Amino acid sequence: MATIYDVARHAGVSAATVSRVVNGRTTVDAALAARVHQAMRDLDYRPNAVARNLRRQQTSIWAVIISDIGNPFFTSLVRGVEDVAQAAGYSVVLCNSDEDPGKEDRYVSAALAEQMAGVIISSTGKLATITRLVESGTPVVAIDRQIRGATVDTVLADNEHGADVATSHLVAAGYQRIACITGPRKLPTAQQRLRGYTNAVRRHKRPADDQLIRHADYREEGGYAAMASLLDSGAEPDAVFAANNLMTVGAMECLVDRGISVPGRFGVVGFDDIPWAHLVRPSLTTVVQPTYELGRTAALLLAERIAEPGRPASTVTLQTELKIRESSVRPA
Amino acid sequence: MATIYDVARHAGVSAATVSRVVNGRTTVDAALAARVHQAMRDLDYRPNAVARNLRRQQTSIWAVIISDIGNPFFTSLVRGVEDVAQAAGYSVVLCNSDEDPGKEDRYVSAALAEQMAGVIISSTGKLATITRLVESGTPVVAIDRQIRGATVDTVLADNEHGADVATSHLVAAGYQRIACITGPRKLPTAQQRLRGYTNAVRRHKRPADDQLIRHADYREEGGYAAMASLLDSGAEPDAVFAANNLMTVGAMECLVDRGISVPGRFGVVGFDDIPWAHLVRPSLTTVVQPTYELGRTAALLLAERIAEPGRPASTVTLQTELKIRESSVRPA
DNA sequence: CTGAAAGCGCTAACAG
DNA sequence: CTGTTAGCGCTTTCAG
Repeated sequence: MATIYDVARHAGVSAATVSRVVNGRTTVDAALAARVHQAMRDLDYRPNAVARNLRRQQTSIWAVIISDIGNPFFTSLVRGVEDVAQAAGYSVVLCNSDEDPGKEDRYVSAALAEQMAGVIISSTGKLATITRLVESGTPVVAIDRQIRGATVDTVLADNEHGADVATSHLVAAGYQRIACITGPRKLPTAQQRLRGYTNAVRRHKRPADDQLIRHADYREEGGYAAMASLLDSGAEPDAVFAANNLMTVGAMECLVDRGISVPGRFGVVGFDDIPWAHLVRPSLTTVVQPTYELGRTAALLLAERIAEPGRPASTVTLQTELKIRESSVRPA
Repeated sequence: MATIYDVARHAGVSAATVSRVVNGRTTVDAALAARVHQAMRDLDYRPNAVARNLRRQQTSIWAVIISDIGNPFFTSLVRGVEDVAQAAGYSVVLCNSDEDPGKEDRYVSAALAEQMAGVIISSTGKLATITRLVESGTPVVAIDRQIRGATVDTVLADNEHGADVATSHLVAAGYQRIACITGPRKLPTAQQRLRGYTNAVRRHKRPADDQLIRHADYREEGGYAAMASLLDSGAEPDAVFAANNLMTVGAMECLVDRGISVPGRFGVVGFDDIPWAHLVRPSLTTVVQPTYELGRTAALLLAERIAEPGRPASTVTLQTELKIRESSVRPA
């Protein structure tokens, strides 16, 4: 690989001049610049980003650390991030923490060690990890999940309200004993969606019974197991609000396996959409999150923070929307 | 951030000794090592990976460049790659080329500029991009799609055979005029799956008519449009083999929209599974690829190539398996 | 406007 | 076994 000195020699200028041309810095004499460009072409010169990073003390890469690459919600965010990043001249790399605080911590270490220009993260909740990031001065944006105890820019969906709307919809549809399968106790989204459910159930004077609530792992298997446990518990639910997309699928599977007709005998509403929800029978009523916008907004915040590190942290909350399909509408 | 010199001073040794301790290189006197460890803890020392990379001329990060982050096939591969990478001491970052040769090229440039330790790529087919990577000496493994004109380690599924089996299954199920929706003309997987289809159709003396073949974009919309075009063409197909998962979904949607009963009036088999295929009605018969193993194998090959750069390139082909569900089984 | 020179933080010869 | 020294390739003052 040709270095900047090779180019300099070839063009008969100094390395500093080549550097200026490469970075479009101060005005360089047109004739010199032309010679440099020619030399770069002749030698197929590619700047060594590692050397540049070392010198500049930062890269032009953003790390997006998501907690489950198998969940379309997270991959869908990435699209929004990417579009903004590209436009702003950054590359995006994705890291999958798989809800594992250890893996998350390792990726944060890597982002730090590699001096990434910024990090967008849906945190598993381990504060120490985030603190390390923030204290190092790395621009950070939390996405989907706020981070208690850390002051960082944050982009969220309106979890509590969305869950409330979903639950109220089940009430309006005539279901009586509405259960809730929410996520892991420590995840803010799980808490907020549970709160929305609880609020709605209370307001509408439906049974607000701990027997009707389950915490699962935001995965398909967890949703399946939680549904099974609800059905076996004697709490006799006739509907369920599942707090994420994968668990909704799991719950549906359980219902299918047990031969329980949806929406006839049992109503189902999920949080966050799934791809080809329309091919599933019955098609699933879900609280749709603006995934692309969530990603876009996070990226915009990150870009702003990089430009202006001192600005106060802000939290943006985006609206969800209930998409009514078949699984929650009782036939007359 | 503390540097290696801060640690050295604090421990009363030279930077070289600290470096040795950090990297577990040559044996360092136990007492010194202990002092160094203490100093590192005291100062919360974190090695600067960028500086190390510059010096060593390489990182401990692998880039996985996939062509569609919205396709569960690709995200599923990543799991297999990650598990092997972690075990071998590498971090994995994901780059989404979105089937765009320009984006792919930019990510390859980034991988090169950042001196990534290796690259696993499902190429859009632009040879120049790969050549650049190979010529730079970066270890590369092609996954899912071989790269014509480049000699690199490659991991593939048995596309032709899988497609043949899928098509033969439709024949055995009693369908007569079997159509094929394959992928973009230039993608090897699309060509191979088309060939498998053609072979099967010929062998079983079913109409082998260009009218029954469509090339689409491996996306849902493409599958929908291709299906619509087949239905409107006058070729009168009564079954379709769709060459990837997303297009199968699209084709199904089209069939649903037209009120064509599957599998009664029309048989459907797809290539590559989709999540919650069992919830879709009718459930989809698909050629299942060993996605996790594909990723694992690619990672293993990459690790071997890094360890032994001179070894001849090898191609590993993994078997697919036809998973028969409802969409291809005519009721008696 | 251009070049010389210093140095980002780390590793790897090479002496001792 | 340990320290000294010389860069990795680039950017950026600082002179000229």
